[in-house]
Amino acid sequence: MKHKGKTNPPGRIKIMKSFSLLMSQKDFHSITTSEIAKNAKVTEGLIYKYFKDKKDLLYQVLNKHFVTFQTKIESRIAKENSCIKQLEIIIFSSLESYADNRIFSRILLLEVRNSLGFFDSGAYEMIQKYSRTILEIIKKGIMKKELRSDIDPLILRKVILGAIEHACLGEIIFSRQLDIDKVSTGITNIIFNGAKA
Amino acid sequence: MKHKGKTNPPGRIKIMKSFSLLMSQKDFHSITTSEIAKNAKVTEGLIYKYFKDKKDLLYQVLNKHFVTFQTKIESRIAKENSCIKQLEIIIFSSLESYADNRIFSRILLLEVRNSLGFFDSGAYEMIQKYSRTILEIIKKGIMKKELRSDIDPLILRKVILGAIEHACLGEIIFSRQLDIDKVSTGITNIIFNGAKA
DNA sequence: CAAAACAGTAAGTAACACTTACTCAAAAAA
DNA sequence: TTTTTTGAGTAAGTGTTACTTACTGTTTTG
Repeated sequence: MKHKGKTNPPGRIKIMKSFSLLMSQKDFHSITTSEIAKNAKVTEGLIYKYFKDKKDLLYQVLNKHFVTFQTKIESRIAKENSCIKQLEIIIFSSLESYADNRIFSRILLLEVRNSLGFFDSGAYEMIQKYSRTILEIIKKGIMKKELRSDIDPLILRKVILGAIEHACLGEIIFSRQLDIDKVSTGITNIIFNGAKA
Repeated sequence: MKHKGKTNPPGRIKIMKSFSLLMSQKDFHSITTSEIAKNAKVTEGLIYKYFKDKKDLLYQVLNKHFVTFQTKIESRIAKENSCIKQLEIIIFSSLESYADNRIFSRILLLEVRNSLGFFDSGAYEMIQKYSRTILEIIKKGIMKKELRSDIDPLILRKVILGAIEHACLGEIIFSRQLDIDKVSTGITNIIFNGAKA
């Protein structure tokens, strides 16, 4: 008998919590199903009642984190109407979110991208939404002549997203601290004003 | 009896070739040791004579690719003496290399970063070297007043590396084609001239 | 020419992700 | 009220996996 997802029983919640905790201590692959079950005080078989497999459990935990992030960002953007300011907010908020929530960041930047299954998950849909938001702001910025008309919106998005992700990568991998303000203004300075003298 | 790395016997070569081939077909985790051995026509145990574990095999294959990449880039840079041009060459060459060698790119961008062991490997030393080269060019560029003096060299490097990596990521994951010239000039245009109108 | 070192094999083993077949209790239907 | 269905949870597996151990022959070398 499989679970249809209509209820949210205690066992399911315990499994997700147990897994979240373990993810803060070690990487995905070194977490075992028996460990998850033992920690959650349920049997191993129950995991497979609520989750298709171990990866599905990962995606669902990630999705939960992502929903809160997305709503936070959207409410912040709404308060500004300059496109450049909105992009600055996105850069700052993303860096802040990565720095504040390292487990979630590690999952997103290092653990899920290598399996194609992720790109069919609900968590990936959230990323696409976030990514689309950025693209729309860029396009509006070009229309409003805040941004140069000869830049390719898709490439600008790549530069922004790449800069954000790479800025956090080292700090996440080696558990270093990140100076959000400095990095955030540094990135926006380069991207909007250019590095050339 | 363990292997000291002083010779390069046929079995070792066959294992690396078999693994490389499999990496072009599926992701690291779904490749099994028995599959590698069967494909290489050796026994499974032999893998562990030449490689510490499955991941060590991955790192060594990656390292081999990386050495050729690094020497290629360095010879190209030597021909230019404007710092901005040198950075443009690095951006272009990196994109080209990622596009031309997708197996290697997938390993680097998606498969190795999530295990700390990688950062002790020889392959990682090569990345550091490449990364240091970029930083030195930036610093020289600031000194020669080609680049603005108020930009942080470390952050500019992050933006450059992030842009390069993110530009390839989607195309590698979904096996799409990459227009190197367009993306390369697009990135340099934004980073050096700025996106602001 | 003996001894060490090397290339390679055969046969394991513990641990792992995942499955099957089952109980028990509560809610729905009769 | 009794019967049936459904959901939460368990117990005991299974095949496969990465990795190990103990062993052959074959070169190389002191």
